[in-house]
Amino acid sequence: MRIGELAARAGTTTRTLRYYETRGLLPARRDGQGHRTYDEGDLRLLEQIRTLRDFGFDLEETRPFVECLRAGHPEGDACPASLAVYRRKLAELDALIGELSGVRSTVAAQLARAELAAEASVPGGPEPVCELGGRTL
Amino acid sequence: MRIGELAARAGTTTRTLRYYETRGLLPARRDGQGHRTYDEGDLRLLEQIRTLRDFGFDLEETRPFVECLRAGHPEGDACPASLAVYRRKLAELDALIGELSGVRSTVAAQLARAELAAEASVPGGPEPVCELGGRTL
DNA sequence: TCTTGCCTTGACGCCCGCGTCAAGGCATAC
DNA sequence: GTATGCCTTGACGCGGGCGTCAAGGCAAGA
Repeated sequence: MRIGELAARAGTTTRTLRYYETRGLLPARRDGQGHRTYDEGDLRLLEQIRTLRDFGFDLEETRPFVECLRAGHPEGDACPASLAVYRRKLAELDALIGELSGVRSTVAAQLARAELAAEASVPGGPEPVCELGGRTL
Repeated sequence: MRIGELAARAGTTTRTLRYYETRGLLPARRDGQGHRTYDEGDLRLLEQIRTLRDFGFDLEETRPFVECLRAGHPEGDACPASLAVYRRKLAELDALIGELSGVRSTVAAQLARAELAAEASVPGGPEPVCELGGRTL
């Protein structure tokens, strides 16, 4: 099949496929007209790439999976290099999620504080919140 | 004070300050030599920007806080527009953390599956894992 | 023959927050 | 005089993964 069909079947664009080729990730054969030619195996490789990209993997991080498939393994993650990428990614995700969670709680605390301060200074009705035994009860 | 001193005191660079000025975020007065001049209030504004940037806020998202301070409020988040940014950011963070957590568990599952498959096909010693009542016991 | 449709390579654009280099001005210190 | 150090504006670079023209080729269908 040619580039347009492969792109359509994988739900991506011809531009993307040409880009992958420049990166050496998905080289293509050429037919008599100089057009790129792909087979079902290439579709499989491309699907592997897209799946990992959807997970947020960098393009370079998909390379071990692609090479693993190209080496004849039925799964792209059947090789040690792929497992290593999985593990690095897990560590990255854990670090990132932890960091974001910290920011989240900090921002939440700031918001709560600012809301309290705003409420206390509103001219309309300060209406101080019940402070567990405060005189507003 | 001039740009170099302000940058140093805020732990950033002169390039950054000039960039903020082009964005209209931190305009500067000029002295006789055409040099930018800042005061302590500008340092306060800059610190507000940097703090929010460290939390992952886009530069534009810091604008309401800066304008709030410039309007005379003692805190940058004493204005409704700032609170709105806080809330949007919280929602963004929740969405992102949720998404990343989903990816994390998916990747973890893939890793576990791939490790099992690898273990089962290792020529050295398959040594199948106990499957809770499996015949390997 | 002409149009349509697919393909080719090349190259610039985008986003965002700056880093970095270039070329020059002004002031203080020696 | 000149070296040093701070400042100025202008402009290109970067990273990642493509989007989006531009200009042209080749083949099949009306």
